[in-house]
Amino acid sequence: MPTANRRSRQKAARELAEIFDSKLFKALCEPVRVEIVKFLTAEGRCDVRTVAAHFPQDASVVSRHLAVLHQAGVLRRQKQGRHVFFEVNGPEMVERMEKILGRFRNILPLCCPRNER
Amino acid sequence: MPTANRRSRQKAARELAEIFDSKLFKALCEPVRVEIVKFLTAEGRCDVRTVAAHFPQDASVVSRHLAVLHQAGVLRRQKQGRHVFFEVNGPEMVERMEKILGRFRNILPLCCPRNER
DNA sequence: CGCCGATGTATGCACGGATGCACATGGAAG
DNA sequence: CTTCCATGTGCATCCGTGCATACATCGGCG
Repeated sequence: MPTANRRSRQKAARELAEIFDSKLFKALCEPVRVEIVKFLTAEGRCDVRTVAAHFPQDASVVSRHLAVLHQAGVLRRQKQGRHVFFEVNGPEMVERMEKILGRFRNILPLCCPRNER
Repeated sequence: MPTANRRSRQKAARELAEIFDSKLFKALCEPVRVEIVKFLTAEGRCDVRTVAAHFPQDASVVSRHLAVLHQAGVLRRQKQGRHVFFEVNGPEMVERMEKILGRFRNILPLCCPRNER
């Protein structure tokens, strides 16, 4: 019984390892970047300059943050002429969150079956 | 129609703001900490020394990482005598992920309704 | 066609914060 | 009291942010 439990747990750990990309969390660990995501959620597709206008940081700094968020798959990037538009990559985020959530649901009965809350 | 869209978007953004705690991501943005979570997932409840034995870092460093993860709600902490045990806080993680995922599901049709994937 | 202004990004630099190490401290068991 | 476990502390180091500036690219206009 405990060996079976251990087996399942290690399986869950392997599955978790595939998903637990620290790049996503690295992108979202900076408060400014989280604020940018919130802003893009509220305003929709936005120009870089439009985003930068709502933050105290320099435009170059905002551009770097947007690039980080894009590389992490949080944002989508579209170039139109000399303007670059960003928007929240909803489907990508939902898909990844669903995967992570599924893994945690698997380890839920293993790590603390007697949990109170 | 676009105003209604905008209204819903801003509502989603407000709801997202309640959940998008950067403290959680700050805890998970460090690769070492992610590895610790994976290890605890695979091994289950563990002593601090047991965890530290599987990582090149000093025990004091691992202890600090465990404390950060605990303060972020990722781990549960139990003191037994002179030993301190940690385990993954599955229910808490599932609950928070579900909330975040729900928010992103709400903004999904708003940010990119014409999305391909 | 060619210059100019605007937009976005790259680069050099300084500062702050976090990590990692070594050692010291606190506490509990024997 | 001694031993072992966990954590606190001081220090060196590294990474990332933010600022300022320079560069690249695209549009517009004479």
